Amino acid sequence: MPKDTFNNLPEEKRNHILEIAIHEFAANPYDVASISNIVRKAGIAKGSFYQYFEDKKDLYRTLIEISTDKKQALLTELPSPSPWSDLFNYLRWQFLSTVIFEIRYPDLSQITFRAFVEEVPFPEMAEELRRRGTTQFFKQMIAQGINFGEVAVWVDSDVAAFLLETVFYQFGKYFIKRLGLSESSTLDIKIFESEEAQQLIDNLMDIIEAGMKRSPKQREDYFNKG
Amino acid sequence: MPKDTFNNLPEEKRNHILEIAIHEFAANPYDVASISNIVRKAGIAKGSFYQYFEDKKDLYRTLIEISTDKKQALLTELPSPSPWSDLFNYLRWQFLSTVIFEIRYPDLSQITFRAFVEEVPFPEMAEELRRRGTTQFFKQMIAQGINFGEVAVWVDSDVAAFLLETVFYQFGKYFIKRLGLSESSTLDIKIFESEEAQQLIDNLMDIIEAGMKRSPKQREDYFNKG
Amino acid sequence: MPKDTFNNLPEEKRNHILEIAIHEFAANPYDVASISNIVRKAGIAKGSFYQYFEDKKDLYRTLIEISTDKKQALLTELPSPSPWSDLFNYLRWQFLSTVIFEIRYPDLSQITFRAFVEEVPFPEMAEELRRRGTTQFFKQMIAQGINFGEVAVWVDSDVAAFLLETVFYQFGKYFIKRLGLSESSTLDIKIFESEEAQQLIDNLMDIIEAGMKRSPKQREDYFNKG
Amino acid sequence: MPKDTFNNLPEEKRNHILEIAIHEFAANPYDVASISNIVRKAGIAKGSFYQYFEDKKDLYRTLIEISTDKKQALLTELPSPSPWSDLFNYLRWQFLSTVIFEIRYPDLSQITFRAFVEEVPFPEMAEELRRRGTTQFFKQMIAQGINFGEVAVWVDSDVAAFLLETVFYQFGKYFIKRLGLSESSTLDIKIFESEEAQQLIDNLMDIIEAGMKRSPKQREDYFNKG
DNA sequence: CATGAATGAGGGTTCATTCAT
DNA sequence: AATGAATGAACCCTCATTCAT
Repeated sequence: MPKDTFNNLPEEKRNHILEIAIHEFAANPYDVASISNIVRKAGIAKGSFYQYFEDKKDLYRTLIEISTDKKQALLTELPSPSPWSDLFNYLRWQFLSTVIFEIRYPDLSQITFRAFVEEVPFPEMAEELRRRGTTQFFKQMIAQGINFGEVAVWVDSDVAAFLLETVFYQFGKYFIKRLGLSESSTLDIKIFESEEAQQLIDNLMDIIEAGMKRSPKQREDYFNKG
Repeated sequence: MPKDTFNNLPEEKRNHILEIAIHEFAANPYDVASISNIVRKAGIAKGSFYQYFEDKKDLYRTLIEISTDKKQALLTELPSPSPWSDLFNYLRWQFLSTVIFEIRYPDLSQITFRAFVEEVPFPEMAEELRRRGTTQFFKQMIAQGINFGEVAVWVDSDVAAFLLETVFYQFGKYFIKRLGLSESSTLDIKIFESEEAQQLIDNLMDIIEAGMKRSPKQREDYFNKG
Repeated sequence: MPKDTFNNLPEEKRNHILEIAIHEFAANPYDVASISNIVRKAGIAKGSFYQYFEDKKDLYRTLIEISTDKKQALLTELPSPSPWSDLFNYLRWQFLSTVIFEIRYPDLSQITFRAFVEEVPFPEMAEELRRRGTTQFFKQMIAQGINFGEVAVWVDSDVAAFLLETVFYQFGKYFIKRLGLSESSTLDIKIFESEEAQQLIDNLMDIIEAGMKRSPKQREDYFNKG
Repeated sequence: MPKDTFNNLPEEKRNHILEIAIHEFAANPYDVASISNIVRKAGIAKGSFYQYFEDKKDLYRTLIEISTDKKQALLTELPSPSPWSDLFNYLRWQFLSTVIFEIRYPDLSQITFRAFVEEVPFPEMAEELRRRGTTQFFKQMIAQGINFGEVAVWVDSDVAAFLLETVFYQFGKYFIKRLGLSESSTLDIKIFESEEAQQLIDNLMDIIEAGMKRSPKQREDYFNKG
């Protein structure tokens, strides 16, 4: 919730400030990210900053929101399969968009990642993040997948959601490192046309799918294990 | 490599200082962790700290080493299945020990986790960590599993290792939260006698095993997918 | 190159801070001069200092520049004989101005002196000082003096320049002590109206002049020495 | 005045400590020279140091004394012309020994130099140094030289002594730099056999001699100047 | 609405010195 | 006589935030 002063700014200036702030908070943990750095690089007065934002925390909250919004926008932009028709297809799609998000907005992605793994110094925000985050959504999908017979009945939906979320948050960075992409890569989505990229994503998704899918063999294994 | 001064300290005092330091570095990223805080809580003079350690980095290195050592000690303490006889059994055991480590030493676990996901300000140490870390080990095991027919041939060993490592590092925290264990839990290993705990671990491992295991059905799926 | 913040300060405050800083750096070698002392005496916050200057080195550089500038201003203020008409007259004048500088700005003089004899912790600045310093200038003048027949041909211009510079840098302090002048002497240039002061300067300059001047006797001595 | 404890030390150990201390105080101004450094390099306990010396000041005083003593020893070691037979010959000799001292004991020389130009934080010691130093001695010699007709009558003996002392203290460093000698030069006195070295010293001394010597020409100049 | 000077607490680190062993 | 742990003040520097203009 930046102040009105900030929202009334010319869009260009507003974005300039935000970009620099995003870069700073991506590069450093919350406490280390420096307002002084941001205003210096943005070329605005220290005092101005505090007329735009309540305080450091306010800025941070704004960045998290931006990240969430951009992610949402990306999701609606990409052609989406119905989550209800084919669960694993849908997960594959979710997965793909996470990677695209990472490539398109590496800094925002990093900020969200930090919020996920570090304890941001505001417990209430971490909680909020998790609520609005993917965890609950994943859990519901898995649960429904079980009901619809797509997912093996023995799968604990909470455990599966944890696994999905955890891997999702880290895969972007792994993907980039594995493919040797520079961070400032402007190839964007074209990357996914390469065979190697496709195989990478498919491979991970295949493992996950095989791990959860309901199949006679798995059912048999499960009930015989004892 | 703390100075001799530190090693010559009475064990009680040494441990007292280390515990407080461990807690500080578990609670904060490296740059935020405060030597001033540590000496204040430990009740020692600022100057004394620098008789014990070269500098902040030296202390940090020491904590990482302690963590590595304790983890190693735990591994040798637990009855270990051969990694070569049954891969998934072995992974299950590795997994279990990670969780036990998390419960027994939550702060050390958190420090290692930070070293894994945050950019530690010392590239050379991150490298060392990764070398001594589990990534390479996992990859080799998966590769061998493929050769021995335990793991599906289509699995990319690097992707699988990424998945394993990522989940391993996060599962401890999830486990504790899921079971509602306070951090200072002294129950220790007895926790695992509870049915709920066992099911939690088994469930995750079952997913992973099902996801990678070689099976006629999976092979068929794979080659038909195209 | 202090920051704008400093240059925008009211002149009085700016000068107040500079005076205190000058006194501190005159009284102590660079490493011993204390920013904490300066801000305490100047009555400003520690943080304010770093709004004015980049760091300790920046302040020091500023002081050196002030000294150079004031020296230059003094030189242009005093009626100057041509260096090319009568070398020794010119040296006498240079000499006189050094002493006046020492009396008018004893602290600045001391700072320059320190930069000259102590190892300033910044090699690049020492180099710069020496380039802009008097050494090269003296050497050239002596060399020309030899060509023009004013200076004895056997004089090594480098040695002579060394002698001149060395004595120049130290004479101010000697002068003050010899005449028993308090440092805060406000008499300024009137001092030089006293017979004693005049004689002091003349005496030293006479020795130097006699030592270097070309004369039949000296030439004879020189060539007979063998 | 080190404590007895120090004097009872095996000579080798004593010298080892002193050498390291001398190096430290040569490399740094008094306040910057670090006891911690010294004991670390000397391999002795911090506490031991304070059983050898009263405090930092005590050590420093000792070093100054050592320097004075070594200088004295060198003077008696070198074949000395009588100061009373030929003043300028004698000065030349004094001068030569200063340079030799600088080359043989560059660190001690540097310490004395620091005591001479920096304000050592103990005014009483600086005073003592000056009393035991060469100033008074030079002045007396010049005065006698005037009486004996060697030195021009118009020369102010105090001014001349100042000039001599100032140049003496700085010439060593200039000499070394001019001849491009490394500081660790082991050539020692052989250096002076080189023509260049001889010429350097002679040139400076010739200037000084010509500047002060009584001669008909100079007298004439002097009395005609008015 | 923008500015940027002012603040003081806190950061990591080094120091000379003391004192119990 | 030797040791080396303990001390706390001091060092330079950065920080988020306030407020008068």
